Amino acid sequence: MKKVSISDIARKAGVSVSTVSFVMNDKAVKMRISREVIEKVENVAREMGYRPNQLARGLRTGKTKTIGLIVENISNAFFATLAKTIEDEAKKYDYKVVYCSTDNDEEKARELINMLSQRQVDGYIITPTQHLAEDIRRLQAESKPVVLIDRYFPQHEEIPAVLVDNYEGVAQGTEFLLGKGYRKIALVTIEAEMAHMKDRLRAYYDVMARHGDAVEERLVKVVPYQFDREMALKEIKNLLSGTDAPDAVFFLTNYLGVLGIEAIKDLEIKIPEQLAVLCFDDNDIFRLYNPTISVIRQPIEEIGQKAMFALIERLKHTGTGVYPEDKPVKLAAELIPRQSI
Amino acid sequence: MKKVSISDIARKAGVSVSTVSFVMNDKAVKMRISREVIEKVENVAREMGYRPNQLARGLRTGKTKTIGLIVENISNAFFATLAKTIEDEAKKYDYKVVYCSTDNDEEKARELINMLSQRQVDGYIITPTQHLAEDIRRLQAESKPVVLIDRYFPQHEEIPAVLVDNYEGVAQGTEFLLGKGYRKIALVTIEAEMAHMKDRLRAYYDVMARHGDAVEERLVKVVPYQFDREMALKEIKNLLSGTDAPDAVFFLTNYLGVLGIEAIKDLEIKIPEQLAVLCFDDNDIFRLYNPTISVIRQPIEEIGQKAMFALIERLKHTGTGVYPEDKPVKLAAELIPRQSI
DNA sequence: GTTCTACGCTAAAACGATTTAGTCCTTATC
DNA sequence: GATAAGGACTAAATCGTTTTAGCGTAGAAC
Repeated sequence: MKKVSISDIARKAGVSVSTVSFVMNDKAVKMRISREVIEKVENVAREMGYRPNQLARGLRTGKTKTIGLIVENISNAFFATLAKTIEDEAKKYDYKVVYCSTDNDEEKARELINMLSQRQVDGYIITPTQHLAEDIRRLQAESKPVVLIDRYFPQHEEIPAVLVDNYEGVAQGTEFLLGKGYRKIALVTIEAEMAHMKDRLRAYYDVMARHGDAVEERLVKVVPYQFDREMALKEIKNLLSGTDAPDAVFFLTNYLGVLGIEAIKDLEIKIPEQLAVLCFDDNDIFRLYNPTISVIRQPIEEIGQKAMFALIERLKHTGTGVYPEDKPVKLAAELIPRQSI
Repeated sequence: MKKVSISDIARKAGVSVSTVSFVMNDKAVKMRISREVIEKVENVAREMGYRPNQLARGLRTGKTKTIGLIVENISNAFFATLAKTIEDEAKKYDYKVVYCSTDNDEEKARELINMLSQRQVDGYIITPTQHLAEDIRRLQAESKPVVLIDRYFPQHEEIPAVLVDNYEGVAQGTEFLLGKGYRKIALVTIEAEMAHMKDRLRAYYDVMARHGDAVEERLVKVVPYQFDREMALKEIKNLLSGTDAPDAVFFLTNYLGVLGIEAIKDLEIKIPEQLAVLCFDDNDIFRLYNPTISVIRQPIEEIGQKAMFALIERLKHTGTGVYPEDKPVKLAAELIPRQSI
């Protein structure tokens, strides 16, 4: 049993394909198709279970009503929530989203852009990796709208982006720890190749300096980009134990925090008596852990909504020459104090 | 700047589109295109950055090299891992996967099938909801291969499925608890509308009966299908507290377990001294929680691989009339004892 | 009686690929 | 010297839609 096409409907209803097309696209009235014919066609289409072929439609119209979403890793809670929000938001505007993960691999990101481009998505929401600016400019040159999320290229103001204010978030967290009287504040971060991570790191240094506490470099642990789980665990344990151990630790990402919890658990360090813990970006585990872990919460839903809105605006305006303002948008983070401080 | 099409390449290279097509599809030799022309075309294509339009290609060939993956909820750890495995596996066979979540909603599932069907995916891997068998039969009638995962329709042996042996898994877990001397074993499950959950529940009853322990119905908590978080939390707390509280609890799903942990934490019940805890299906939280929580682990990777393999087999054989055997496949679960018992 | 307009619909081109059936040269065969 | 047999390509149909231009008829206008 083959799929039914528009011409099957036309044949069975005794009309032309054009007529069927008009009826199916609610253009029947505009094209002054008669009541009877409209009903006839609708009935036949329903009976035969007609579903228009989106490939053909997309080929003809140049629009697929699909947007491509590229995130770092869809199984990470942060990106999963973001993806969900974006999908829900897209649905409101009658767009479908197809998502994929880069695993933070530059080459893979490029491949994904290519794949989505070949599949003719109408627009892109991308969590970029390093060195992706050129590829994104190329999409823009093909007049495909792109909005970045979570990360941005400071030197490319013409690429719109929606992200949390990383600098403010970490500054706020560091101030909070200092305010609570902690002095030896350790920091665990990932190799900062992109601006958003550099902003986070810079905030820590700035705040510490502002309080007259020069940062002790031994307290800053930079985990390499593509890290080995066991290796990283060992390094964090190293940082947190020993004679002159820190009295607080600030993890700059979600998964580093989870790793940190594991390290602290293995070392049997008491939170918060021996060590205060703060993490950038929330996670189910932090809410449930015993004790609960304080976090800097990113406004995930807001990021998703704003990004989608920005994209839709651009989608509406493609070809009109009228463009919404670009420039990255930074949203406020929120400190959520829990038992770990 | 518009996208370059095959005819742009043809024009620039001074050959016909057919020739370009042959070269791009490695059929040049078979079509005895000369060395020089091949190189010429390849160079022009590279220079102009030609990427074939997959819509056009799919329309013409009837194959999109895409498979549709429908899961319950992509932000759930179990499905996220499954999706990742399936995606990796698909890549080996040169297929792309587009995934979407039903949120366990029958209507949404149907819509998703429709959407994927309109987009002409070549095959489906589906975590079905109730009453979806007919819709799936319809796909099969259109000779689109389908493989179910995680769930199945016992009354439809002609729909292939790959899942864990739910009955064996829960039986093993219950035996284990009994073997450790626990007698008042509570059970928390979700309203069992589909076979896989019925199997789990039945295993518990069977094993209890086999040991001569008739199940006390007050120890079995069935959380309604679309549950309210706070409500469910309260009910679980009810079950676990009071004068004649259970000495062990078995959560039949991942997210019920997480909810349970939260309840137990709120009640300040000591694990495992006051209450032993076991959960069907693993989760990061269980590995990290203090104490660590014992689980029945599903062989997620194996499910993904076997499902993908089964689908590929069917994809290869579509139209040949030769079909691989159907019938659901059940894989062994593994008990992972941790501190909670 | 011819020309207009409106009505209700259809023909055909177009989107960008793939693929079948040629076409037009050479060169080989008898 | 006519025919056959490659060799190296190309023309055109096709996939399933959308959309523009147009066609035939009927009644209105002059």
